[in-house]
Amino acid sequence: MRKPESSGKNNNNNMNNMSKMRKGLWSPEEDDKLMSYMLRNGQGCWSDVARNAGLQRCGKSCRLRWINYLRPDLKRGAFSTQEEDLIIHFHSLLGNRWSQIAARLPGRTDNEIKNFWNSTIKKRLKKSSISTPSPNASDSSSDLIRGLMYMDSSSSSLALNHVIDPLMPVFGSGLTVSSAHNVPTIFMPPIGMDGDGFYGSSHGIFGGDINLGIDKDLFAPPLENLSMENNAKTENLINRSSNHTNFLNNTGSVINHCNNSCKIENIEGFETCWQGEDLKVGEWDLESLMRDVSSFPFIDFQGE
DNA sequence: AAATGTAGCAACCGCTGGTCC
DNA sequence: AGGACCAGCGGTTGCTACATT
Repeated sequence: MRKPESSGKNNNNNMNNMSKMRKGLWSPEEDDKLMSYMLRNGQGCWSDVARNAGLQRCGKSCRLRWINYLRPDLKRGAFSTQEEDLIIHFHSLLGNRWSQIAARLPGRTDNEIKNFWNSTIKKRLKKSSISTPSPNASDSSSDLIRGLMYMDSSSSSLALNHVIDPLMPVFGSGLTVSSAHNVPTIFMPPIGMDGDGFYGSSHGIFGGDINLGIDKDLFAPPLENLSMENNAKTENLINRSSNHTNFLNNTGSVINHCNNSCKIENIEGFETCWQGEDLKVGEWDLESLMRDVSSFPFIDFQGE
């Protein structure tokens, strides 16, 4: 941990103030002050919180401490396997959007998830991708690529490859989210894969020209640039998932559709969406898609 | 027992985007 | 329009604890 002493930058008034700010580990007394202030007054402007609570910390530091450590609704302790599964799943969908992942894991913070990912899951996935050669060359290259894409989604552009099918991993019939403990043999099903293989030329987001050589730059548009060209049409699908029961039913049919032909053209406009050039992920109603994830039947957030 | 390596994690840093004036 | 301020985010750092040699 960082030393509590300040770093002593003081070039101007602001910096003079800054130089008085404590840094490093929080003492129990500081925690008490912040905690009782927050419980008494609630969250306001963080720099006010710092000042009014009598803390020689910057607002930013207070905010971080509160969010990552003091918040009463935080769930402490090790991640359950279900949480691991969820993290892996959501990471495959969202990339390194830790805050969004955290928002879907009650009681967990983005920092916690990020640390967990970087220290544990990433290594595990890396190991698994190395230790599980596939029986034939093409399979192994796909698996390897999948693995690399998976674990390397620290660059969110790669993670994006999974974003192209936000529904599949959890809801797909016969498809399971790989348990972190089973990853050596189970990768997330190749999302967007067609019957013939990896990101088929006809409807994958990669189109027909993707070069799967792993030492080449894999192309994937940045998440922000993904868009739903036919958003309105797609909303038709997504909106039907306004409650998660409907969501499950409807996504189930989507997935079944996918499994049969890996074409989703029956959902009007959907196929176009995969290939749209102007896709903006913000227009994906991921919130709707993931809302109420805590009520997924297989998830026991209390369990540990 | 001491030295060294490594994993886990708290906290900081720098950046971005939103809001207000 | 643009500058100041703030919240929030993701990446990174560096310390502690534990494992290994």
